[in-house]
Amino acid sequence: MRLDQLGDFQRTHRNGDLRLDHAGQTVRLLGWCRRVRNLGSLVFLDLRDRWGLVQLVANEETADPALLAKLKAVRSEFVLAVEGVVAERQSKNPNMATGDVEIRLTGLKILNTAAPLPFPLDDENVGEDLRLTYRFLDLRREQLQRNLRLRSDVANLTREHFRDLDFIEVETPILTKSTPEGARDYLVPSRVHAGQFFALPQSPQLFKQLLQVSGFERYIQICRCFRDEDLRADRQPEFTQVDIEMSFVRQEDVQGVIEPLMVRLAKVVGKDVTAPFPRLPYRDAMAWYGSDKPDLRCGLKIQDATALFAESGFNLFRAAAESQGQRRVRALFFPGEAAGSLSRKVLDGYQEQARQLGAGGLPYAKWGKDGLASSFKKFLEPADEAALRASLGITGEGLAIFAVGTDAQTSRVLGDLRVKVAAELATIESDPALSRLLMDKNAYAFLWVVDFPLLDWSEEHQRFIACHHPFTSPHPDDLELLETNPGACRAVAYDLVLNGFEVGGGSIRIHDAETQSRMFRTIGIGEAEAREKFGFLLDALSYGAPPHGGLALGLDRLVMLLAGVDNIREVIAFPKTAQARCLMTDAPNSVDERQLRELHLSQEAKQTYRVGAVFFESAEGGSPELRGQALQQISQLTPRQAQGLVTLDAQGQLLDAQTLSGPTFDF
RNA sequence: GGGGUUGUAGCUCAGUCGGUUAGAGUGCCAGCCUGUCACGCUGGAAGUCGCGGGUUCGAGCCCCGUCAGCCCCGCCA
Repeated sequence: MRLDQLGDFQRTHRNGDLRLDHAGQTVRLLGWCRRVRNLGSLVFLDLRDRWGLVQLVANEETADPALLAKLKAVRSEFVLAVEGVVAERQSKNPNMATGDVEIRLTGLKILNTAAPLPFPLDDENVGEDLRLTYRFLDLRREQLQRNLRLRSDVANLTREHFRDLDFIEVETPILTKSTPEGARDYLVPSRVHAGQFFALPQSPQLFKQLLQVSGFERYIQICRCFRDEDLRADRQPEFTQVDIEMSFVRQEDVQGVIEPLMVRLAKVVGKDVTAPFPRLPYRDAMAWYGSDKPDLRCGLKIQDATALFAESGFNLFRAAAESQGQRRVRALFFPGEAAGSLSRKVLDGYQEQARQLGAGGLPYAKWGKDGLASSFKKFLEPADEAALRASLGITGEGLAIFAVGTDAQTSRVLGDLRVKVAAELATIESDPALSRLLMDKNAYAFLWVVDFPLLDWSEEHQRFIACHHPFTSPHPDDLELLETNPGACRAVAYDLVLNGFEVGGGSIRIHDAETQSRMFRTIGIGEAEAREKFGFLLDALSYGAPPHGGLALGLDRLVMLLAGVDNIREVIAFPKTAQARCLMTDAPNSVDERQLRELHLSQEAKQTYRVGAVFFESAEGGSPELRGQALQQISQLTPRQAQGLVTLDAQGQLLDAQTLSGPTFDF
């Protein structure tokens, strides 16, 4: 098809803005054809641009035959420039913002054609792999346009907020230094320095601290961060943080600049949130909600029921009661008729979920229309039942579920089921007040979880590791514990939680070199290693570092919650799959041998393979073809048993071969 | 690294107990159609049943392996 040129054509209006007031005006519009409805001698076409949709029309009586023929040739997603007169419609469409008017075409330019799309743009139910492969088409959809627009608004409001508070935006390096602790780094090989690597930042943590030493006092950056770990629905390998740091502040000061921003952002999506947000010590969060990021849209709390079963005939529970506090019986009660009348099948489903969370089972007691039903009913004498109800504060119908074990085990089971079960019950509970108690779906439940432990014992590493990061200040009251009882030392660290998601986290930092050295020592980083890895930080702290602290918000996650979607990919223009792949560009992919050589990742002329056992390995890593040739070479040289080194050049020619001593293997 | 789940026409899916030529809706193509807006009507084209192997007289269906998407655990200072 012959295409028309845009020339000096300019739009006079946005498609979505046209109203009855414009009737009679000649307008010029641009956009994509959403759909053509060809009725023969009457043709309708919906034209879409970023701002909306308007109907174009032409018919045999009034339109030029050539124009009508051209219009009939238009297919979905063709790119058009049109001229026409705004007119009131004969038959209006109340479902459309521009439904009272239509454009009677006087001119039509086809700026580009479009092949039939691989998937329909108006179907919500298209496979995500297909959407990601054709992300540029996926992004034409209204939902994603809306999400990315919201994201842009959030970023702009955030910049405005911190600018008003006199923060300075500073950019920090993307090519930086790999540091121990934390997530796996994405590495970038250095061409200039053979065998050495940059790391992409997991966060600009140290740089923003150094900017405080430099005297900026208030820093902000909206920056990309990278972590090479396995992904989840709310996690991407590269993600965006709103990163802030302030000097001469306490925890409350940092929280004080974040809260009004959250209030403002919530308002963007029509939610009223009141600050200050609740502060919940980590210990209470775990005790009441079984989570360090509790979803407070659910008002239910976990209760301790250990003492009730000290004399019980139910061995599982009594054993916990006799365990001197090592193990406990914890309970969660869901009030209401809906909970009291849950079917056996549903309860079995919960039991299965509990098992997946590591529990042996899920003991329950349910009070419904027919009285008590319980998995341990034979151990519940009427007096025990009454004591149980009194202890858990139960008055009416409902369901109590129990977990037995260590605090960590029971928290995991009950913390998870608390939200899942409550959400399900809230949809079927007929009492609206009770339904809201179970799960207030419309709420934005912000809170701060504070007083995190500073350190956590790692079985894997057989040492303490920092819960937050190793620059977090110990709680001033717990400083002495650093040497005597590190596990009990609290941190001045705080997480911002929204609806069960961690949307931000921060801390007051260590600002003197001596405390920082003590911290490194406690987590097993020796003097020499600390010098090598963090020498610049220790230096900086020794030149008049002010007390400082800050916080980082997860922008993607925050926008995801504001947009009301349950997947972070829905708020990222070009996200990666759960396997950290880009289906559109096919990244990551292999690169030229030449590039590898330049980066010293592949040796130029020769490759040496250690050959033996079942297979062979190469220190340099080579092509499968070369390895196959290496295997052949060694088997010809040593027909019976051997292991050795074979060196080949790039063409697979034998340069050197030698047998190694030690145990030998059959080829 | 582990567990679960999905993979059949461009798309969304059905496909019974292993048995004839693998179906539907939608999209696409063609014709008709003056008030549509998920336009309608008629007709047509369209398949590596993810890939590889196996069992069987016979496999979309059963078995083994593998790849990819999604969810979860581990992991994510």
